[in-house]
Amino acid sequence: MRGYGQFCPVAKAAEIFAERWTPLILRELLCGSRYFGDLQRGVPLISRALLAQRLRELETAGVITVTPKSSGQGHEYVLTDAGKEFQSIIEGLSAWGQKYVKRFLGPDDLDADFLMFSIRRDPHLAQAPAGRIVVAFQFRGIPAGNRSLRFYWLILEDGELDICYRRPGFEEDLVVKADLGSFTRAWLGYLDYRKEMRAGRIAIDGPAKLAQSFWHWMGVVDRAKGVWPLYPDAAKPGADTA
Amino acid sequence: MRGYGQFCPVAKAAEIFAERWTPLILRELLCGSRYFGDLQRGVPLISRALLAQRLRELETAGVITVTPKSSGQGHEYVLTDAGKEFQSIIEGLSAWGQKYVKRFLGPDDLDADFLMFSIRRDPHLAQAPAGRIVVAFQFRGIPAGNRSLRFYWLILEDGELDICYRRPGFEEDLVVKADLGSFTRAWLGYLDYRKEMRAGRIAIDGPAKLAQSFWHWMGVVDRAKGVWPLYPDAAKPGADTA
DNA sequence: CAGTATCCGATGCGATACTG
DNA sequence: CAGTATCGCATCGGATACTG
Repeated sequence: MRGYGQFCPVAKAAEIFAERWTPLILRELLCGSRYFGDLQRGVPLISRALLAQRLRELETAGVITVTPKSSGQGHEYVLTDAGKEFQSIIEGLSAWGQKYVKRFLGPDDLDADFLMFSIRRDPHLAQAPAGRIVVAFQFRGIPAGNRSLRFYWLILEDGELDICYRRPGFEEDLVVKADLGSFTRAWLGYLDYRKEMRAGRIAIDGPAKLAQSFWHWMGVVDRAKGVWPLYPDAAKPGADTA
Repeated sequence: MRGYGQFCPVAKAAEIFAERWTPLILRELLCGSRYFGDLQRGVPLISRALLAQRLRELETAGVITVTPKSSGQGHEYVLTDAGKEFQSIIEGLSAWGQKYVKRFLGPDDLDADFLMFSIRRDPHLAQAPAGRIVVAFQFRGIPAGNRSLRFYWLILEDGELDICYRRPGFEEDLVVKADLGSFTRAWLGYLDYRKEMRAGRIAIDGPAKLAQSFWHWMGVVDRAKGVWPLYPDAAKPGADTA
């Protein structure tokens, strides 16, 4: 039996919303992802086949529209009005999660790639100082890691944003070396970043002033206060990240 | 893999909330159900084993507390503060469903027992005229029905409420004869009850004045306007319905 | 890249029976 | 009544390979 066999609106909405992976797909769409590849980058552990199936189901349910991409092949997946109205529910889940799931964060939930993906689309980054800033990240403590260390470079330049997986041509302004679990939790606002730094689990090298402000334009200070603005629907699609 | 492997609060909350049946169980708990039997009456299609499993999971997740019932065996399942904070999310799903799922209501979603169960706990009934009112319901068009007709008696008496499955001792004040699908949709506010009555799919016998007010204290007039107050947490547990 | 088709293994979950 | 234990199958969903 697929559905719940109840006419109750909660049941009928749950048949659509509470399927496995669907809340995450909706989160991605609400963040502005519109293409298959973007969606999969935001929900990396879903299989392509299942993502395609869920997207079809969401189309059938009237939650998204699917139109062929003008540029060559592929489709564009866009929330309908009905789909957009899931935003408050996703926000509600986010708020609930932020408040109550700290203690359930396990090693399996850590993912350096996804962390950088999340950092990249955090609207707080817009508050970073003007000009070009290059932040190098070096994570250790990768669980089940093929490699024990992970490197990323975050490049901000006047509103432009990029994540690189190898050293870019530019000079590094900040170098963050951290345990992945500590940094993830600190970034989420679950741990006090000052305490983590004192304990040596997070270190930031670079100009003191920039290192200070880092935690602000990373959004950490806000999130630690319980302020989680929902992702703006202004997220740019398809800016390449390689 | 059980979880989603993401630290994102939406993902972690969805791991708890968006499991199969869980939104319905939470709806029941938010409506005031506290005992195993009540929960199963509100979610009739779930198996006992699975209901027990979900309740254990919700306890582990810190959403409910489970305490032995003082009266003999069995437990009492009560929402924690964390659990109560799902209320706005359930309300959100309800609102979304009420707005968008009309067209997805199929024969499998019709259930006369559950309809009467839902009617019984509708807070609107408190607005019924004082004194004793006995409403007989006779449903036809039962899908996949073992019997093609279904009878119920709703007895209101000064705030007391009961559903009976056989003719009570009291005289009937109103007799409702209706197609189950029509009445369900009308009760939900999805169809215009006047139109259904004109078409002969719903008939009400009894004093004109009472028959008129019927649709108001059944909550239909409100729901048709889009007003769906969430169930009060005042629902009385365990009042017998046999 | 953007999917689809096929295979097949894990498990979710319903049915039934059992217990205090 | 309020669950628990066991069984068995359907299907969910991951892996791999294929297509335009």
